[in-house]
Amino acid sequence: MKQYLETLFEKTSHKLQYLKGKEIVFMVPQNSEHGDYSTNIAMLLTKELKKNPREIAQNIIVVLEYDKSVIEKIEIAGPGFINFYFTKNSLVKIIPEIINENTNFGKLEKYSGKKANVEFVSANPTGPLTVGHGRNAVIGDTIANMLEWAGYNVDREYYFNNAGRQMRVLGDSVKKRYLQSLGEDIEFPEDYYQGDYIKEIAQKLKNEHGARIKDESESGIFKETAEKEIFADIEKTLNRLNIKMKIFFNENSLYEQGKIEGLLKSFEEKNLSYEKEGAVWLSLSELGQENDKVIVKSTGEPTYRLPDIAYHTTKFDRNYDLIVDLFGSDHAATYPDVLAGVKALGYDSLKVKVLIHQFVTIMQGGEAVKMSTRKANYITLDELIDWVGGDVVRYFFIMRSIGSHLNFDLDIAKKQSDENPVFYLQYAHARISSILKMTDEQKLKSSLENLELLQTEAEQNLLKKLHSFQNDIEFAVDNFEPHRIANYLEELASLFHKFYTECRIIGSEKNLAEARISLIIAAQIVLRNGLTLLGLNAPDRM
RNA sequence: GCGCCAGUAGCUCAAUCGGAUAGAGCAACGGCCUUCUAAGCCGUAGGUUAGUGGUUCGAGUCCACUCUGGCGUACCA
Repeated sequence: MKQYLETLFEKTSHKLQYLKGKEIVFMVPQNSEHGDYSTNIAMLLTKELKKNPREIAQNIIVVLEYDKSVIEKIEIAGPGFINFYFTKNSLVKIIPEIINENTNFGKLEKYSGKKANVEFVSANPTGPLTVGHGRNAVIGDTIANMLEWAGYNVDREYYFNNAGRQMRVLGDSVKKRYLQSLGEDIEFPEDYYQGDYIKEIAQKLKNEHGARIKDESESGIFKETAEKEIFADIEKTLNRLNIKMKIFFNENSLYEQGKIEGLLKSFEEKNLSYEKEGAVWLSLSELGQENDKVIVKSTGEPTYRLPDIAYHTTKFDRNYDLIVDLFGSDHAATYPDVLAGVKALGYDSLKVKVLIHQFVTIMQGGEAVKMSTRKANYITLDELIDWVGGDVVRYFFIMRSIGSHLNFDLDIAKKQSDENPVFYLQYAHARISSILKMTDEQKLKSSLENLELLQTEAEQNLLKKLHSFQNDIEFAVDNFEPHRIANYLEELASLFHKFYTECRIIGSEKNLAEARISLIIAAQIVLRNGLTLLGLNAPDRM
């Protein structure tokens, strides 16, 4: 429908000079009495043309040469909206289109041939993933799905650091637990990793090696084993949510390949760095940032900025057309420095899309649970999946816009998982499967012969929603807003459920019944495609 | 102090880069199952969009200030 309007206006633009090259926005009005689509173009032109908007609207609609079998009527309303009403018979043409394209229906080609990198999760392997990482993981994977849907070839990437102080403490935490398990009476520092998983790793080492390794360095077998075990668990957890990373990028490789030194040299050559008080500073104030920042400490150790910039240069060197970074609001302050850095090196920083999501607050017993990995005071993502299931977890994390704070009430999630909105969507899908099974037993088939019989309001509303699938997805993709797909699916499911209560299939006249079967097949395809995009199952029975 | 993000119904949140009468779910109340899944449908009630000004045909949306909350503001990541 929208496409029809766009080409209609394009064909008309030569008649009205002022329409040339204008981007005309068509939207679905909130109130259905205002038509199926509406545009505000006349009001936007008032300044340029110095005429009143209703007059401009009138001038536009008289030159539109539209097909009367497609558009029922065009009206001017309110301050100057142009409202379009489609004929009932034109709406049904979406059904054969959906059935033909099936799992490809709604896909976009606008980015085909392009490569994208989506970096997400990127938690260092110091402990199990928490619910906070869960939101990042689910949003990142869903955005990757959406980009693929729009034509991109997407690499999912996980960046981590296994050097650093954090990891030394991790290794030493394991070693101390190991020594304790051998019966040694040693103190376990308060600021060490307190979680039980540390004890488990220590126990495993004891079972394999007995007391043989008690003189090994904490950064040797202890750290290595911990990293390996923890990473295996992280991958397992992600797999439970259907998330599979393509690339695990180790920060250490940047040192090994000389990228860090090379970068330091580049900054020096470009006169963008200088030494002061024994440290190396990056002249960010000359790059549009507020203050210069240290990139190499006086101890000789780089700060995170340097490897972060080096890391991003590798993304550019790997020729991605789009680079997506996703992290929580606690990291929001770091990316402007990184972007300024890569820009100064001559890279096109506009290719980088930084997405910041707000935190998850876990509510339990009416109180926010404070979480800290080190203190082992947290709820793991695995526990959450155990309690409510992977689909609910995924849906919960994408149903809200990423900019809003997410309150996850554990008591409700556990107790009322039946009432979670994700079941509402899946139920609609399962219901259709069930109907199709019944109609099959009744020897009723789907038919495209008499689609014009689909005239009731419930049927027409469902058809209109099916029409807007592709546009809504495109909007969600271009704005990196996964929650819009969830909203769309809730509305689609609602319209289907309404159709279900008002329109019978079995028992209706044969031609009508068979047209309705085509309609619900189309609705099911769209539901399934949307659920797939969100990484959710589309069950045939519940 | 400064910066970023937010503040919408009792609760959790939507609202198509400024559009027409601000919408859902949960919770509350009242209806609908001898016919395709009641994990559903229909109805009632619930709002000065934190506040005050401003910009214009038109503001929840943009600007300024105030209040409240989250996150930052390191030679931690």
